[in-house]
Amino acid sequence: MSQESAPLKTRDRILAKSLAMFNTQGEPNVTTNHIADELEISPGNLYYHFRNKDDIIEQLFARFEERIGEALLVPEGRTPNLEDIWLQMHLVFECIWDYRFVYRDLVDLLTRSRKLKMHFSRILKRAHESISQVCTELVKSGAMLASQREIEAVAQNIVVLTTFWLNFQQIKPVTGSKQDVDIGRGIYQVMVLLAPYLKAAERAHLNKLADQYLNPPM
Amino acid sequence: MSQESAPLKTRDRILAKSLAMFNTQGEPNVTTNHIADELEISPGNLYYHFRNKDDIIEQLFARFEERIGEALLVPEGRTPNLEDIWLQMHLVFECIWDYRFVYRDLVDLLTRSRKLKMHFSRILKRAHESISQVCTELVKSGAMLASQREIEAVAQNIVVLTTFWLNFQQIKPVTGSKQDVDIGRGIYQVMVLLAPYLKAAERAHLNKLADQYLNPPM
DNA sequence: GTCTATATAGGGATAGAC
DNA sequence: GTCTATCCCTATATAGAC
Repeated sequence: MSQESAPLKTRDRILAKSLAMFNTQGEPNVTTNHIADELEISPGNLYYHFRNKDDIIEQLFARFEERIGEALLVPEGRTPNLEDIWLQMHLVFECIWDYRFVYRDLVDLLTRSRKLKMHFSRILKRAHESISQVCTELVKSGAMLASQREIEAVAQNIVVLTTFWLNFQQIKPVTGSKQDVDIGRGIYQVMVLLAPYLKAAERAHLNKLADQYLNPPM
Repeated sequence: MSQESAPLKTRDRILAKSLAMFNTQGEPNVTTNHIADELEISPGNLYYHFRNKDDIIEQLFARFEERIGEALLVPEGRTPNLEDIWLQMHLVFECIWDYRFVYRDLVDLLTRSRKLKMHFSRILKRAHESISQVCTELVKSGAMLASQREIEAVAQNIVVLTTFWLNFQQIKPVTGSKQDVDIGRGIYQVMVLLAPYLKAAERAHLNKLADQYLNPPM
C-alpha cells in the first residue's frame, strides 16, 4: 500500500523518463520505443505498464494538474502583497516549466483528447479566477485602481502570457548570450501588465522588485 | 511566363488545398496522401510538383512571410492615430488567421527547420520594432506617456499576445454560444495593453472604439 | 515483470508506364 | 503531367515464452 522509496518501480521510471524526454524533445518526437530504449527495457515491458502512449501522457497530465492546482490556490485570510504575487507566479511558472511538454504542443494535444481539453480548460478558468480575485482584493485594499472590466481584460492577458511564455522564449530570436529559458523575465512581463493599475507607492515598490529580479545581486 | 488566371495549375491547387487542410486539421495530422486524396490526384503526382512535405510547408511559409511583412510596414510620414493602429492590427491578425497552421504547432515546426526558425525570428523582431516605433511616435506626439523601458516591455507583451492569441482562443473554455474565433477580441486585448499609457483624451477615444468593436452596431 | 518476436498500419517517397 | 505500383521505414501494439 505505502510507497517504499526504494529504487523506483519500472512504472515510475517510465513516467519520469517520458516526462524528461517529452520536455526536451517534444512529445510528438518521442516514441514508445525511444522511451524503452533509453530505459534499457523492452517495448513489450513498457506496454505491460501502460496501455499506450496516450495513457502515459494522461498520467503525466494528472500529476501536472494536481501540482498547478496547488500553485493556483489563493491564500486565504489576508490581502496579498506584491511579494506574495511574485512568489505565486514563480510557483506557477516552475510548474509549467516542469511539464512544459504540455504547453509545447498544446493545441495538438488538446485537439487529440477531449478529456485533456476539458481538464485544461478548467485550469485556465481557475487561473483567470485566481487573478481576478487577487486584483479585486488589491483594489479593495487600495493598492490598485481598476474597473471590473479592466480587471477582466488584464486577467485574460496574464493568462495568455503565462500560458505561452515558455513557447515564446523558445522561438524568440537569439539575442546573444544566455539562451536558457528565463522564468524571471516571464514574471517581469506579467508584472508589467499589472503595474499601470497600481497606485504610486506600490508601483515604485514593484519597480524595485523588478530591478532586483532582472539584475540579481548574485 | 505570365500567370494565366485560368483554372489553377496543379501546383497551386496543391498549395491551396494543403493550406486549407493544415489550417483546419493541423499540419502534423495532414499527410501527403490526404492532400492528394482530397484533390483527387495521385500521390506520385503530388511528388512531381514538390520534393516532399516540407517543401510544401516552406512554399506556404514564404507566402505567409511576404504577406505579414506588408502588414508590419509602419506607414511613413505621419504619426499614426488609434484607428490606424486598429487597422494595422486587423491586417496582422487576418494574416495570422489565414496561415494559422504556422502558429498552431509553432514550436514543433520551428524546431524541425532551422530555416523557418530564422525567418520567423526575423518576423518577431520586425513586429517588435514596428510596435516600439509606433509607441515612440505616440509619445512624441503627446498621445502617450511611457518610458523607453515601458515601451519595450509593452511591445514584447503585444508580440506574445498577438502570436498566441489564436491558439488561446482555440483551447479556451467554451463560454457558451459563439465559438468561432474572434479577431476583434484579440485586437481589443492588445489595445488593453496600450490603454493605460494613453493620455486621458486618447484613452476615452480608445474606449469608444472598443465598445463599437465588441458590440458591433449591426 | 520482463523479454523476444512479430503483426499491423500508415506515412514518405520513388520508378517507370502512359 | 499524371498514374499505378511499390518500397522502405517507423510507430503502435500484441502474443507468448521465460
